Amino acid sequence: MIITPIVTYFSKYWPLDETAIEILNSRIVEKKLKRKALILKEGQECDHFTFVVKGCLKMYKIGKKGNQHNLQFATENNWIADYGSFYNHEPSDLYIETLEPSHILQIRKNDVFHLYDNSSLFDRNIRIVIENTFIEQQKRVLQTISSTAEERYLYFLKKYPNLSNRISNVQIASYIGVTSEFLSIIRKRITSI
Amino acid sequence: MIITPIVTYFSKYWPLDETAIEILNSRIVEKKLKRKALILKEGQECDHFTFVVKGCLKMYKIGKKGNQHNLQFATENNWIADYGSFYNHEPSDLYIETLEPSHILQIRKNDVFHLYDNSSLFDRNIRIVIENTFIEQQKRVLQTISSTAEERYLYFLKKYPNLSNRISNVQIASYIGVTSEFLSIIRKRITSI
DNA sequence: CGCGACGTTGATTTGCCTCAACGATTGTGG
DNA sequence: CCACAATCGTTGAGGCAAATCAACGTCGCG
Repeated sequence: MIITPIVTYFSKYWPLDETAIEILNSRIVEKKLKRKALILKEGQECDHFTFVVKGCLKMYKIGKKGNQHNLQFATENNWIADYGSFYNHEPSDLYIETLEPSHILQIRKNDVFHLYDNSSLFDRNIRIVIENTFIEQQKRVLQTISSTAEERYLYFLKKYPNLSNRISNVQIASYIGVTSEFLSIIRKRITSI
Repeated sequence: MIITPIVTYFSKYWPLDETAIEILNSRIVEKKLKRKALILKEGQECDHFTFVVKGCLKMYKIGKKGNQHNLQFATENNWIADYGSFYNHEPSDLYIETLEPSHILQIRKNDVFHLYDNSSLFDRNIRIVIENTFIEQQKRVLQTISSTAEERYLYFLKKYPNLSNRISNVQIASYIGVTSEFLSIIRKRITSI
């Protein structure tokens, strides 16, 4: 029995039993990707869950004027997917792309449903993953509608201190919802205090 | 066996069996509320799921300057709750309040968990409710970060045509994230074309 | 080594907010 | 059921946060 990082991850919530682990392992697809690799494109259906073992990915939308809007980052031990496209079997509006050379594990859509049917433990764990993502996103919505750009930046630094050292300010700006020029002004304002 | 509106609602997804219906019915709390009734306040833990039979509710946050930011509306056959507060057992940042005299059904937190444990059908249905709410919210985030106020307003009208006749423009403005004065300008701009 | 991404600065513009005021509607308490 | 109060929708003047466009030195990667 091989203990993959996903098994370890789930053991925090509802540890899988041996049968579930066997089924899971037989369905995992492992990938090593270089920088700037796309694993989801606008127009494609998101047909897999992705778990990050090592590296960093971003999920973003491209607006009308061609500008990128980052929705989510995923580093070690994070899940990333467009759940809307996944569950509704619709083409996605989003892109998922590596920001660093990355090592990922994927479970394809058919296999996810197969696992749901064959292991209620798996079912519960995935539900928790989605619930947590949802709760994170709700916090983000609340913050976006009730804070200034500067507050959002400071919150980002506090919440993801390790991330802010790894990714460029361009990526951070795109996540907190300002241009990189304006983030530069914010940063100056902060350090000059 | 009493067929409550919730049972009918679930029958769209994974119809409950008789046992599940009995358990569910025994745990439902029915309430009739007048206008402006609060069912959740900031600082309280959200300890129930609420299903709207008749009427209209809003969930909102109050910002630093005292202004309301609407996060979600719920009308007939919609669910509303602060899932973050509910699952993490944390005090909520949010308020839930009726916009009209309303008829609601509630399931208290302990009973939700009891139902999870006693009926996998219930478990699956609630998971779908949360997934759908999540997917809606993701669309909202995407739209907020990549559209102008006018586009957001037009999208709101298209998506919730019946709602926009029922609630005031003040509430709509608060939902799409502008002041009611500015919404007024947007509306003028649109009709003058 | 060279080229493209990065971070920064400045000038200008714009989308949206703030505050103030007004009549029209709606809701409610007596 | 009516009268008063509150909320609503709108308009205008003025202000600010953030975008846009342009330019430039620096750095890391291929």
